[in-house]
Amino acid sequence: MGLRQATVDDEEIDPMTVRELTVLDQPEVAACCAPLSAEVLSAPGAEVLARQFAALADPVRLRLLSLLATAEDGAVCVCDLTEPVGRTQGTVSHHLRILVESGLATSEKRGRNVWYAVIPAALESLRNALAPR
Amino acid sequence: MGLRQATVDDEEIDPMTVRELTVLDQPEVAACCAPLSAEVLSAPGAEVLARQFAALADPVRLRLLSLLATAEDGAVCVCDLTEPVGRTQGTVSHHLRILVESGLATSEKRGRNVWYAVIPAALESLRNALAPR
DNA sequence: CAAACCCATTGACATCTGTCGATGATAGCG
DNA sequence: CGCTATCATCGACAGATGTCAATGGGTTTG
Repeated sequence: MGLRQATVDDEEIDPMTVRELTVLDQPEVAACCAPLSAEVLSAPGAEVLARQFAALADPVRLRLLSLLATAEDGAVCVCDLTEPVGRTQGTVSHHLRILVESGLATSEKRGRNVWYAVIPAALESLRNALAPR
Repeated sequence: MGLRQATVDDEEIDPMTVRELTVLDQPEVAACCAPLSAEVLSAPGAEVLARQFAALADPVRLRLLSLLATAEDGAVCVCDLTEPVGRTQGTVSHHLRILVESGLATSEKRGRNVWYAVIPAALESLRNALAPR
């Protein structure tokens, strides 16, 4: 089916409301592996899972993720994230990049801002990996 | 209830089947924080959570955890873990140590072996942190 | 168009981390 | 009581990681 084709079905679209979806987003995210307790995790599966958990293995990224997840409209621009976590803009950008590359968040450029949002399904996938037998 | 008393419910107990539980195990594990999506994670909370996820951020540790979780009797000795993960005994011991220190597993010395087991409640706690809003 | 704003990227650096080989500490065995 | 088995710890080392200051690329505004 493919990622949503963006809201491009009505009149002329304001170029700043169109997101140039970073085409390579949630690639191999969706439910990577069976629960750890269900069957012995394969070596390749372990690599994928480890990458995802590694994205959660940093306090700043966890707070960023929490800020995104609790946002009213579900998305937050970088400018509103740099202060709450007390890090340089460059550092915040670095962490957000990791969240996106690990498939836990999406980035969407609107005007001169970039809005980030969590991918609920990705978190659910990780929850599944930790599910009891 | 307490961990299964091992198969020692008959005749006199062999002193080497008695576990000298490493008393200081799952300390500040049980449910550290509210779900990421519920409220903004505090800085201290983020530190604690990050440590736990860091323990899951390595392929070898994930496989070790999986081996423990899928074990018949719920526990495995180091000698049976070193081969499946293809690492040195010292390295495996190192990883197991991290799992225990992060509160995800327990170690129990029986005779000249040490048996490791997962703490299901710890995994459940992490699942809770990832729970949707 | 120039200035201001927002964000990503780069270079540098200190710290952390995974791994191995070697050694040390106990417990069981002959 | 020595020998062996099992596991933890140590030292060393290469590679990954988090952080910042500085720079660069676009976008909006005056």
